[in-house]
Amino acid sequence: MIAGRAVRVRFAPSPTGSLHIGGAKTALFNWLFAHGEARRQGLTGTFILRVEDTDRNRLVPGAEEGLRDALRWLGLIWDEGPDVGGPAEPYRQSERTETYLAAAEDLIAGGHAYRCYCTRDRLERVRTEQQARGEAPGYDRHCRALPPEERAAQEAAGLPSVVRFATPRDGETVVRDMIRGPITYQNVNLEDLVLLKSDGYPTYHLANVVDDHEMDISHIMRGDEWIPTAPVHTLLYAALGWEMPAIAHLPLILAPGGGKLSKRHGSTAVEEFRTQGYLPEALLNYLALLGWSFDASTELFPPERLLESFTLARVSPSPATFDYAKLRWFNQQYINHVISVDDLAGRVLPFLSGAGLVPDGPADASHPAFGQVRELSALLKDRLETLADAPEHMRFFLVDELDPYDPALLVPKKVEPLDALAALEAAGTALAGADLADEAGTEVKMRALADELGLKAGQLFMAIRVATTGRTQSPGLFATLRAIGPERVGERMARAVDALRRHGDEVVGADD
RNA sequence: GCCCCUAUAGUCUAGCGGCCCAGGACGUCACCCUUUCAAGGUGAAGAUCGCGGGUUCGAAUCCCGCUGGGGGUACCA
Repeated sequence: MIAGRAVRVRFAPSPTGSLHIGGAKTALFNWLFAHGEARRQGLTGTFILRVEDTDRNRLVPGAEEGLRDALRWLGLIWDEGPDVGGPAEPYRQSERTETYLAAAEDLIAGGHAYRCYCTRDRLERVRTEQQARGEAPGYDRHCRALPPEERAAQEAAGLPSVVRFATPRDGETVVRDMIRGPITYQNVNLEDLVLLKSDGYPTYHLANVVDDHEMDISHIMRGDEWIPTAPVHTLLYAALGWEMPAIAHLPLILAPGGGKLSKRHGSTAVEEFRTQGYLPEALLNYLALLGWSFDASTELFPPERLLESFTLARVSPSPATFDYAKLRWFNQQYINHVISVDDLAGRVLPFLSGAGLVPDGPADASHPAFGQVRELSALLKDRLETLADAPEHMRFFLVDELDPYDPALLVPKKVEPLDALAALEAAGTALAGADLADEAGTEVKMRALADELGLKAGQLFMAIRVATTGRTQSPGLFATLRAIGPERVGERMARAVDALRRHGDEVVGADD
């Protein structure tokens, strides 16, 4: 499948913002190809991070750092890159400008490129005229055939210029995409793309070709949106006399309503998913299955399993719609069934401290509240879809005093407020004398009490649940009571009795 | 407009000529379990395999056209 040589792939984002979920997917597939598929075949598989910062206008300070943080959080660790270095340094394009310049000069010398002195105004004018005439917009190659003396005059005038690729005017170019097979282009339809901008920085077209060659990239795996420029890149390799890496265009992620995924639909940045309590494993798993499948039924692929299973051959060519609901399901699967309770507790801690429910501290077993949070994690893991759900679910265990009760909730359906009051008083007394650590024993006692009071067990349990948690939903009542602890259970039962005594009359007739 | 990619249920997908009047998953609905909420279990609804032509004894699977969706058309990547 893979040619028998070292596999070197790269993820090449530009530092113009945070890591987009689509970029994360591209990075993931590159990483899986190098660290998974290639290495499984006994080849060296190298995953390279290259920063494409050639657009000086769109540069965002700190973006590169953010990109790296996001990749690291996902566990997509690169072997070579701007921070770790490597045999092909530097890995930041802004630090490689001489290389591009040299390549551009080579191309000009070989007749494959030319300097273009057209102003933006002229380009603009040409475009509008073309459109008015119903022609395809594009550069009219005005400077391609400039007479030598005119060219010399432009040079002498010291006007700013760009370098354009002299695209062959006839013939056809075939791009052999590993996922979709050959794609044939008529060269007439191809443009004389700008290679070097007037500020001296290269465009993507030049930089990516030069760098992929210099960095000995074996396989280009990039987003689908690059397909239209692939023939020009192919021609560039030929003009430079270089062998082109194998190439694959990965399917794009679409928004639920169609089109590009944007803020309007929900989160799009990896960082947002992180703060919303998604696990990197779940995000990776979901992303992997957006365009790749292993067989007809396997869904759960933790990172190690992805590395064992991924093959480029099973990547689909068609774009896929992002489904937030399914991502949530994956996240829940990991929280509920995949990661350990200790692991979960560690991951939940930052969210709890963020909500002020536990002190700040290390997100591991050395945190002073770890023991308690671990216990709560075991109790609640089946109920968490995201880590960010934890504060809400764990709040009543961690806080000293509950918010004021809604007295109506303390009165079970079809029970008179006065009877409910009596029941709560009796339950409070019984619980005070019970060993809450003995969940089964407590349950036996409470069931007996319900009988005595002429209530269904569920009715009594709900009243106690509301009294001790302030909510109508909780884990199993007796595990909950145990986790709350005898002291707080006692206080809360007393407060509930008090609340019902003071407001009970307001509840009369309100429950049916 | 032009160039290109793509097309199985609302969504992600399996399928690479007969095993498919199409399998799995999310979502939806019902039931079971049950002290609530979850989790779990069982089941149901949901696809004339976008449409129309071919090829073939036989097509979701191969070919052509159309249509829908998407991308590109910058001195942005």
